Amino acid sequence: MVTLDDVAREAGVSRTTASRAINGKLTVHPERSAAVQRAAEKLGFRPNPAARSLARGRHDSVALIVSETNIEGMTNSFFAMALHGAIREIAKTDQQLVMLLRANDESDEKFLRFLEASHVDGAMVILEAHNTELPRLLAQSDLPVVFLGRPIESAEAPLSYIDSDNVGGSVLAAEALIAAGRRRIGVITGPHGMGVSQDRLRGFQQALDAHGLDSSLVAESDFQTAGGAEAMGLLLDQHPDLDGVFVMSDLMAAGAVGTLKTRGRRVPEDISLVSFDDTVIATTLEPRLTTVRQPLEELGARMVTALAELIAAPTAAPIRDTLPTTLVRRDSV
Amino acid sequence: MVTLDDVAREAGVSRTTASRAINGKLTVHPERSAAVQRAAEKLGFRPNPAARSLARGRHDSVALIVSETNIEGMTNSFFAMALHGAIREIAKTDQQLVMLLRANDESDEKFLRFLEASHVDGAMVILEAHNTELPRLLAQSDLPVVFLGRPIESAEAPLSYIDSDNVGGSVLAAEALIAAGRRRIGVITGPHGMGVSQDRLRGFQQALDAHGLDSSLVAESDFQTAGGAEAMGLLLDQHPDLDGVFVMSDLMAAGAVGTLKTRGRRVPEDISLVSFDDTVIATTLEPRLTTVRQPLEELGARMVTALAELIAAPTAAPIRDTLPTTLVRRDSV
DNA sequence: TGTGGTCGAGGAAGCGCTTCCTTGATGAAG
DNA sequence: CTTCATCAAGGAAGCGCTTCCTCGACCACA
Repeated sequence: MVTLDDVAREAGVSRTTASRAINGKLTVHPERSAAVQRAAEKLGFRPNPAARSLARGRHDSVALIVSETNIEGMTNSFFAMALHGAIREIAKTDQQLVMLLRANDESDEKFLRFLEASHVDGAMVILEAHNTELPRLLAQSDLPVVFLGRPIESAEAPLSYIDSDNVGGSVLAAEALIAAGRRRIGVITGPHGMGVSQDRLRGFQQALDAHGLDSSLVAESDFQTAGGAEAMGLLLDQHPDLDGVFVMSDLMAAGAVGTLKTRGRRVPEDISLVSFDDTVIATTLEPRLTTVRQPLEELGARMVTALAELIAAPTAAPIRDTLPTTLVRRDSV
Repeated sequence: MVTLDDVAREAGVSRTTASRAINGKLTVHPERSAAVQRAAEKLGFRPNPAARSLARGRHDSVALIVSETNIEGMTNSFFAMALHGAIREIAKTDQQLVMLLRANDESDEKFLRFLEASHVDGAMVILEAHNTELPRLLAQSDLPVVFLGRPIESAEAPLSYIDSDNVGGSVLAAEALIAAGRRRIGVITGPHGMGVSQDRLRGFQQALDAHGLDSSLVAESDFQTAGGAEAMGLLLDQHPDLDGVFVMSDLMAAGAVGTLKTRGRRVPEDISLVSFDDTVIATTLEPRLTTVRQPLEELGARMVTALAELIAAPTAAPIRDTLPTTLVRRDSV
């Protein structure tokens, strides 16, 4: 850990002056100020917020108070449910949960610095797309980190993650379709760059291959509604004889069902559909969706405990848990 | 602020011993330990986490990293969207966002102590139901607090809040119904104890009264889907001639539409419906809902800036902002 | 040339807590 | 009756930073 004293020494000034320079006080000579900035940059100085808060009597942090009901009500998105589980679990400990937002246009390096500056003991990462350098960077820093969902880089780096059984869940989905007598089964995936997409595709193709069916009817999408609608159209264009489809998220399924309706295909009479997630959408849509449920709250909670373990024993082997998925049968198969 | 030294003095021991007692170390005599506990309780001692973190070299806080996309994706719940706005705004400052969960079964006093122990500079409160003592308690403490939505107690206490124009939005809703030629218009409200319910009911009745229509067809519910379905049933039983309904949330509207369908009433042919929120549900439902949109992200962002103002000038008058709502016309009227 | 004012910089105290190290008291062992 | 552990408690240092206060250097003015 590099402290203000280190910076002061490097810059050849007193700690007082260094502090002033860092905080942009005007009573410091421009030249020296610049020297301090340079030293700080070179050394990678991050003011310790605890020390700062102690000295200033301020904390620079505001609380966001949410009720449990609130979080419970967020049963509609992947992220929200994992958040719910994590927050509940955190509340049992005496830890604070600090939320960091990674802006879409922020570079990985910048964000990493930001994270390190926030002086937390560890981090849980819930990122929609893991196709950034972030996992690799985080693996290099020695901050304990747990990912929700297997990062692509996990094979090369000692990363810890908690994931649901995407492969197994997709096998369930495919088999439900097959059991319903479907033989021309397509799949709408998430981005190929994401671990979940890869895992789910693997399970799906594995099941189809085992039954000697064509597993090459795949359309890549983005997990969103509009993307699902579009991908469904593509799939239909290329394979008019389609009689079943596995869609990797409820959100995309909502779009896909819309496309099917406008194309005059009835679900499930003409085409059976199985999706993934089991969010509220699955029950408000017509027909109600048969979908693979992930234990999202449990995943969130497990992230917290795993992170605690990692913080307690930083040198231990990475933690990699896979929690079981289940098929929820409704009306779309 | 009461410090460890105060506690030690009160208990008649050294600061060292007090620290040990507080932290449950075993090298302290049970009797003295009890004395310290008593003193701490009496004085309302809360260890300063910054000092603790500085001394221990730990922070007892873990980060939850979420991507902007993540938060953006949570467009489906009231809470989530406000959260999105708040987080984005916070990210612009150098403040940290600490999330505190208020468990459903936790007493207000206990939570207040918890909040004070977390040593934040201020708090934003997003609570579904304000029918607790919490607002009043928070008003007594001198922590700057901003509520999302007008708390009931706001008339008696100098509370700050950011709210959307519930009255105005409800007037819009009622007038849309009236303009569609509806004359027997009911309303499904949230809990009467909540400020939003009261405001929306007021706007609704105001509009109906202005047109000389009966504004007494009201059913109280809970903002949830199941509750909405049930309330719709009640309303239909009591007023079979109903030809329009204002439902105070999309979630309840989903339930209400279900009930209408099973009772053989077509929307909007037989009954027109306007709801409130404009979440994804409004577009995935059949028919797509005409609904009142609140500027939720803006509300969340405004909470942050308002809180900052409050922290800067704690003695200033409470901040009470009302942001405009708009009617989004779709297919249910 | 002397006086006063301004500016930049540093010394040192202190924020509230933990913990190492030391000390005094007590009991067990020789 | 010593000598040694053992235990409980306190003194004091120190975590990393901010900031009050002091001080020297420099310039302008009379």
